[in-house]
Amino acid sequence: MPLKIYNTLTRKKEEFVPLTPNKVNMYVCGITPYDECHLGHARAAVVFDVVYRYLNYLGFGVTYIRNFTDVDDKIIKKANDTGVTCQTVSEKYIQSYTEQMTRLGVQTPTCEPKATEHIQEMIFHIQKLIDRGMAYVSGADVFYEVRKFSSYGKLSQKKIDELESGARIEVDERKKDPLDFALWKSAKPGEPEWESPWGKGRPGWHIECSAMSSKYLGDQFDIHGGGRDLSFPHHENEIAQSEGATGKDPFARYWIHNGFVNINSEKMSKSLGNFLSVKKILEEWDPEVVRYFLLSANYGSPIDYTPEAMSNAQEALTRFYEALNRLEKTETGEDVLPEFSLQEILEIPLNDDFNTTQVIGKIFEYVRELNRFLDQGKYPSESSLNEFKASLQKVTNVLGFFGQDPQVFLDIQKTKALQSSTISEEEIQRLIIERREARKSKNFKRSDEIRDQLAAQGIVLKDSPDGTTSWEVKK
RNA sequence: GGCACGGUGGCCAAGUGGUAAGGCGGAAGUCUGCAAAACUUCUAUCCGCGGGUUCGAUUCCCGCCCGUGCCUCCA
Repeated sequence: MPLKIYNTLTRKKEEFVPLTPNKVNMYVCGITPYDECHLGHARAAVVFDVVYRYLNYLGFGVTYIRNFTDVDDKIIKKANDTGVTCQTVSEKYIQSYTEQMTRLGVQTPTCEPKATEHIQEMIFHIQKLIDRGMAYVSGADVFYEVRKFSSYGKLSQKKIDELESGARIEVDERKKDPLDFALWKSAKPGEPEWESPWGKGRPGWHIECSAMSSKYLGDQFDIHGGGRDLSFPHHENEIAQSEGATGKDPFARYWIHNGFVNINSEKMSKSLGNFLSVKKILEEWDPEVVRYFLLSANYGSPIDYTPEAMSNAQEALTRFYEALNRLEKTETGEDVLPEFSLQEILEIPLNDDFNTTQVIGKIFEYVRELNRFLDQGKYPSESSLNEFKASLQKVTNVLGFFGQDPQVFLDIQKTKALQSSTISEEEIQRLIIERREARKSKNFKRSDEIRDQLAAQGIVLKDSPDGTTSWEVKK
């Protein structure tokens, strides 16, 4: 049963066949580091992290490149506004991005090249485009001549003439056509600059991805990913640059685009000012909850960020860990656990265009079976328990969640919830002991009083058959 | 205006040419001194609206309405 991927280029789900058997080359557009990354950036990173992990699970040798575009208008602006160098700005946010992604369980790609470290490759690429007549020099600037690339618009399904009539493109005297875009920008005061055959200047946006992808993955490779908002113009221009320079088509065989994270049904973005940084969100929510949330809908659809959705994710994870905790605590015996089929739970759903939502659904179906098993007073055999754990571990390795020690997860949630409560853990313990005595002497009036009192403060008690009482925080 | 994507129960969200996963929530029951948790049952005669194709469509086609995105920096 083959892996199928929805290819933006063809707008169809296609069977995935790599260029070289057993090997996958994948390039994903990373960030422009000029500010704290927000949930939208995290979604892209997490989505492609799962793609990467799953391809590895399937046994492919994956070379995964995710770049940093560390030369850009916004970085320059930030640097000038704050009186530091561009490098200071980009390094600061690259570091922060790396930290947040690590917390979210995002694995480090094979290589994370920086644009500024590939200026020579870009210059070489631009020269190639000029030599092939796809680009022209205008003063000390170099532009890509869009009309020379006949299939321009094939990814975003736009037609050049329709784009022209869009009339939102500013007129630039130096361009032959308003749609032409800059490959090389001449030096201006207060901007970083490099030597080039066309004079001092800096690369335009887009060319870094063409140059770096070909350097690390070759002129043609398997998967190219990024957020949906990059499909035009960024990816369209990348295609034009790469195919225009090599004459090889297609540049990337499968294009995968992840959907946005919305807030109030609107795209979360810097320009709209409605973004929430990952840093901020992680102050409030467990990284696993965030990751679960990001993967709980299919990667291509938009997801709406709301506190309710986050708490929903947390509740779901709690349900999962409660069941797992019961299993951990139970004694072993002779009964065989319900079958946990990796094929059914993981592979069939993920082979269908990385359907993580369905994997989660299957996991919860299993949770019910597991609880049923334990409710029936059965004791799992050592071997079936080990088998289950090994399989679950594989799911965890691909999804990047469901892998914590259940007791640890539950305790962390409790501690966190307690922070915003008025009652202390000691006080709860004291009341539990008092209630135990009351219950022993069948003073149910007092015991119920204590429970109600705690309940009023959001603490819910759970009496177990052996006489002990545990508690949890309910919002 | 052009192009793209989407409209599934109270909310979130999968999915399929043959009759609707899962999570949250709600109702009843089992368990419990009573609860909580768990389990069981129930909670969309129906998948935006109107046509069409078909033995049969939520799933395919056409039209319409609504939402979002891209067309300018953007994951």
